[in-house]
Amino acid sequence: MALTFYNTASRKKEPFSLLPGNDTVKMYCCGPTVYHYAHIGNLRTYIFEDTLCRTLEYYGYKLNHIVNITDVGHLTSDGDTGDDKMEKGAAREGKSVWEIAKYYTDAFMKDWHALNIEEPTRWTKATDHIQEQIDLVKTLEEKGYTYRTSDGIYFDSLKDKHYADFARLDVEHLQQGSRIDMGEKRAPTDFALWKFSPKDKKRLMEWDSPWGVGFPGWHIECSAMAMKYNGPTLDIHCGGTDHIRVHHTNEIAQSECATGKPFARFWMHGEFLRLDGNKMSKSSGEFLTVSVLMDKGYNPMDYRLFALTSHYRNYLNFSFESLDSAREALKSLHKKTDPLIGKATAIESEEAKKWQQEFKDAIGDDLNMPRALGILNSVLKTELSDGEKAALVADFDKVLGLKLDQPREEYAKKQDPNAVDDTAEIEALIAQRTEARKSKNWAESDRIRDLLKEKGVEIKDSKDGTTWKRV
RNA sequence: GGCGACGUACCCAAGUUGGUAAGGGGCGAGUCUGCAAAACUCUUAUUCCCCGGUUCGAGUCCGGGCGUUGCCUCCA
Repeated sequence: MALTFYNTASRKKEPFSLLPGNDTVKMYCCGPTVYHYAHIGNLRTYIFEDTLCRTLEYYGYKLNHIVNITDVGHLTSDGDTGDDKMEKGAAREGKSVWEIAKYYTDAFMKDWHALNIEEPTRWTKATDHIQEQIDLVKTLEEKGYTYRTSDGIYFDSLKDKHYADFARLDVEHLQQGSRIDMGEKRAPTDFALWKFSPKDKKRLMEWDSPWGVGFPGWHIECSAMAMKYNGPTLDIHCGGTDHIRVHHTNEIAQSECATGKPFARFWMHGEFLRLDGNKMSKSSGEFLTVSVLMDKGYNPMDYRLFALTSHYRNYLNFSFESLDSAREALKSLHKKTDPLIGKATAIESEEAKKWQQEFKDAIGDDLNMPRALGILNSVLKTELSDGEKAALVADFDKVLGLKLDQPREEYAKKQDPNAVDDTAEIEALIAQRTEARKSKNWAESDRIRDLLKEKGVEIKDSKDGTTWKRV
């Protein structure tokens, strides 16, 4: 079966292939604005993009995968009003915007790696590409797609005949919308390309430009960076579903008007994670982060598996009950895969090849990870040799990224620097209990077992004696 | 007001061009055990929100309801 992706542009699944003469998939994924921690909903989208990258690699493609870091302040609302998110973050924490950007970028990278998301080919920071953004605005200005107001340079969306196509906007009805602050804009769909710094105060982040001191509009960075590293036409552009309406529509408009070429062939969008049936959002205050989950005793791979249990285009409701379910599932997966580590042989039998093909079909069918997980479970139940099973697990995990190549204990160990080594004490207690059991003193035996349980030690009696582990 | 998504067992969730309901968790049962725990085995939807229609046949297609929810403001 051919590799197939759902393309937001056509609203259909389409077979994926590269344009003739190309050997690398040109990808761009919208990254975070580093003014706060990323929550697990944000991370769900990056896990989706990671499965996309891994699937493309599984199918033999090379990638030029760009992820941006938005470290320049965007306004909290369109038009003249609203605060700058970066400056707001800085004020909140009494730091400079640059410190804020650095701090939250580091935090983001930490989560990214904890979730075993593959490193992109290149991270690009918006503030490292101010000139490219200015150049792009200049091109648009030369081609007559811009106009000036008292607070900035705007894109004239009515000049772009195709503006409404991508998101299938009904521009006339859009104008009835109540939440649009027009300011001096000519049309509700117009957007800022360059904003001027306020005359009465100095911004922490501002740059010189042909139009005056200011800062770039909030869509231009993606177009500028995507095209700098991938050329005018991308193969795949991704992001969260919320970007379809405004951000990606505007990216397409400014990019295509500047180059006259299609901006991206495939557009893929991840659906939101919900919390109690509602959107998880930074602005509403409370939100869950990877560190919060880890503090509660979960492993990042528990969350990754949880994210993989549903399709990226469906919303997924987060609950601790579901996360527990994923944690249990991962545990029992490891029970089966840990003994297979290091035993991989070649995949030779017809049956093993058939399973491998089924897996490939599942991930190639618009990244159907739930189905792929089902196939992994089925393989582990088959009568295949350990060697072939081990090979298939390793092969599948290249895409699933669940670290099935490492035994669970190895990464599940709690890193507690204050932990006291009480192994000797525990073993002494177990020896006592063994004596009690020999003399059939069950009351004493059970008492010691309860005592150990309080210490977080679980014991297991078998024919060959008693074994224990920390839980 | 405009444009969308979703509704499958106790929970999560897949279901390819319509052909007779994957998988995971949980529950329950059994084996084992002094009892536990762990492990292993088995079990868990005559049915897919409701009502019509097309069809030999529909969770899958069409029409109409109901419910939940997202975007249209920075947002993954």
